[in-house]
Amino acid sequence: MLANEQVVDGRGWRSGAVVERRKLTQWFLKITEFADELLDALKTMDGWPEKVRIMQENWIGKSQGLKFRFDFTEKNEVTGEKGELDIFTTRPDTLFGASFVALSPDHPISLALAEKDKGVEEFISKCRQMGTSEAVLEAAEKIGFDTGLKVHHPFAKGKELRVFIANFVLMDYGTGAIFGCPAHDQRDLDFARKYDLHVQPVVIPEGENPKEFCVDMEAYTGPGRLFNSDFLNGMEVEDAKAEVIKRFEAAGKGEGTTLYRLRDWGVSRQRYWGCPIPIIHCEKCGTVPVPEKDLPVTLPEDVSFSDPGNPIANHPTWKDTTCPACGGKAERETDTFDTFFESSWYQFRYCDPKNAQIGFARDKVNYWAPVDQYIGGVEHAVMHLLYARFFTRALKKCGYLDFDEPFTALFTQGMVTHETFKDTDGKWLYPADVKKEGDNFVHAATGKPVTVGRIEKMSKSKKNTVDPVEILETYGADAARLFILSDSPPARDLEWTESGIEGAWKYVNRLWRLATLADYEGTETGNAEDMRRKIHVTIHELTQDLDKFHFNKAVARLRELSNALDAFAQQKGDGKVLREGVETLVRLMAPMMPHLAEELWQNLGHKEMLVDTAWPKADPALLENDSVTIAIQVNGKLRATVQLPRDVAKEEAEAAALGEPAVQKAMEGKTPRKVIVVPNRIINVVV
RNA sequence: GCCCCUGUGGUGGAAUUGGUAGACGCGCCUGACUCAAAAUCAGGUAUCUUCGGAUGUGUCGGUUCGAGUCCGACCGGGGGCACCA
Repeated sequence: MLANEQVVDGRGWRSGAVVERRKLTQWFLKITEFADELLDALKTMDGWPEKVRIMQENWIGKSQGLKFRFDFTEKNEVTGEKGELDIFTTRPDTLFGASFVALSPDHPISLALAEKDKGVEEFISKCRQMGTSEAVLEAAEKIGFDTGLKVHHPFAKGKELRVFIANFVLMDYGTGAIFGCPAHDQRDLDFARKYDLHVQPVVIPEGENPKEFCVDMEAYTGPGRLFNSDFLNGMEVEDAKAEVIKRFEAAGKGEGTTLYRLRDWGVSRQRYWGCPIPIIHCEKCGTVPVPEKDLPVTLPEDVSFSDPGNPIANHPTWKDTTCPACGGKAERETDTFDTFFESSWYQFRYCDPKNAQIGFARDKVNYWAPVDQYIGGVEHAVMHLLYARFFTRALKKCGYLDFDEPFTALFTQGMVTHETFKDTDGKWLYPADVKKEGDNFVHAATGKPVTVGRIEKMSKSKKNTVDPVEILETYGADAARLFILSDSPPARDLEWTESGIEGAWKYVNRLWRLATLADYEGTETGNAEDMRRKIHVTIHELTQDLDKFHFNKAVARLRELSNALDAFAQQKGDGKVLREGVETLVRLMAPMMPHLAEELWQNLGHKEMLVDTAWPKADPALLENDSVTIAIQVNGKLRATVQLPRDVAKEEAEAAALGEPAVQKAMEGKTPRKVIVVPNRIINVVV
C-alpha cells in the first residue's frame, strides 16, 4: 500500500517495485452529505484565516449545472438499450455552440468499444500512460479518438454531433462525458482547433457586433447575451442556463444538478498503527457492528512486520471471532482507521480525559468546547481541519454534543525551516554534525566534505532539525523563549538561525540588573510625568500586540520600556515612578520570560506569585499626551516638525506651520494655495 | 493554466491601515573602562551629496494635497488546486 505521492513513474518511491492498482473493499465516511453545510458555514467563520477558508471552499468544489441525456443516432450493444448518453455541464446555455461530444477513456462505452476495436484499446492505454505521472506539460496536450458514433442535438433539429474519446475527460467527475463548446471553453477550443471542428460563438460580450465577433485561440468565458441560439437569443447567460434546465426537466430528459469535488472520506488503512475498525463479518448476517460493550477492539500485540501485507490480516488467530448477532463463526475486520479519524475529535477528549466509559461526557464538552483558539500549521488547512469540522457536525447529529464547529478561531503559524546537509554517501546529516570551514561545510567528526541542500521545513526524515537542549543549558529557558518570540511574526515562515540568541541572553541580564540595582529612593521629579505616560502606553499597546499574536512587537515594546526606565533611573528620577515602571515591566514580561519575572517579582518584595495576580491595566488618562509632534510638509515633502498642544485649533496649527523657517524657505516666497491640516498628525502646505 | 499570499537597509523585521519610512533587535564602526581580552557602558549606522539638499519600500504607469499602504500592467519568491466540463 502506497499513498499517491509515494508513487513515482509508476513505481514505489523507495523500493522501485512496479505499482499496480487493485480494487479493495474499503470503509468510507459520508462527508459528502455535509458538503453544503461545511461550505456555507465557512462564510461565517470570522475567526479563521481567509486563506484556509478559500482552500476549503476550493476543496469542496461545489458546481451547479445540468445533467441531461443525449440520444445516440443508433442503438446497438455499445450504446445500450436506450441509446442514451449522460452528460454533466455547468454551461447549459452554450448548448447551441456544441460541436462534439467527448467520453472519458474509462467511460463504459469507451471500454465496450475497446473490446471490439484494437485502435480504441491502443488509444485508451496511451491515455492511461500519460495520466499517471509524466511531465505536467505533456498532460496539457489534448488528444482524441473519433468513435464513429453520433448523437442528436437535443434542440437543433437534424444536427448531429460526433462522439470522441478524449484524454482530458475524467471518469470520476460528473458523468465521465461532456459536450464540447469550443467558443466558450478553452479545453474544448484547443481540442477543436486540433481536430478542425466547428467553432460557433453563442455568447457575446456587451457592446460587440454579432456579425464580427469571433473566437480564435482564446475561448470567451465571460458574461454576455446569447445569440445564434434559437429560443435563447437575447437572454443573459444566467437566464439562459435556467431556461435550458427548465426545458430539459419539462421533457424528462435532464435535471438541474449540483456536483462537488469533495469525495467521501476513505478511512480504511491496511496498516497496524491505527484503531481497528469495529466491524465483524459474518457469512449469514453480513457486516455486523461490534456491540458497544465489547469496545474498544484492541490491536494484537504479537504481530510480525516482516511479511508483506497487512500485519493484522496476517495474524493467525486475531480475526477469528463469533457473530454478535447469530453466535456463529465470523471474522473481524482487519482494516484500521486513518489516523485523521482520531485527530478529528481529540480536542473533545481533553474536556473529559479520564472518562473510562465513553469518549467524553456531553455536558463537559458543551461547557469547554468549542475551542476558543486553535493553533496549527497551514499543512492541515484542508484534510485535518475539514475532517474535524465534519466530525463535529456528525457528532452533533448523533446527539453527542450541541454545537457545529470545533474551532472558533484558527491561527496558522509558519513553518520553521533550516538548511539541509548531505554527506558524500548522500545520507542526511544533522546541522549539529556539520561545521563550517571557510566557505565550505565539512563533517565535524570525519572532516569529509558536505553538500548543502535547499532550505526546507524542519523534519526528522531530512535531519535538518536543531535540538534546543544546548540553547536551554547555555542560556536558560527564558532567554530561549525571548529569542524565539522576538524576531519573526509567528504567522510567517522562519529560517532558524542562532545569531541573536546572545542578544536575548544579554537582555535577560540587563533586565536583572535594572530591576535589582535600581535606586528606588530617587527624588528628581523631572520627566516623571512622561515616564508614567510611557509605562501606561506600553501596557496598552503590548496587550494589544499579544492579543493579535504580534509577539515580536510585544518584545520590542518591552525593550522600549526598559530603555526608558534605564534612562530614568540614571537621571535619579522619582523612585515611586521608577518602582511603578519596573513592576509593570516585570508583569508585562511574564508571558515571555516567566521564570525571570517571578524571581524579580519576589525580589521586589511581593509575597504572592506573579502568576496569580491580574494583568496590568492602563490608565486611560495617561494614554494621550498633552502635546503632539506634527509633521509639516510643503508640496508633500517633509520640511519641519512642530510641537503643538493636542487638538489645537486648525488656524493655530496652520499659523505655527507657516511660521517655521524651514517651511518659509521651502515655499520660496510663494503664497500657499491650500493648507491641509490633519488634526494631531500632519500639515501639508500646497504652493 | 487557475486561485491565494508575498517583495521595505548588510540582516530579522516595524510603520497608528492613505499622513514624519526604517520602531525594536542582530551585525558592523568609533569611543570609555582594562596590562589585555571578555563583559558592561556611551555614540554612530538607508543611499548619494558641492553639506544647501537630493534620492529611496521589486519594475513601469495611474489616482491623491500626500502612496510602503489604493488601482492597472509587468518581474521575482512561496503556497494551494490542477484538464472538475
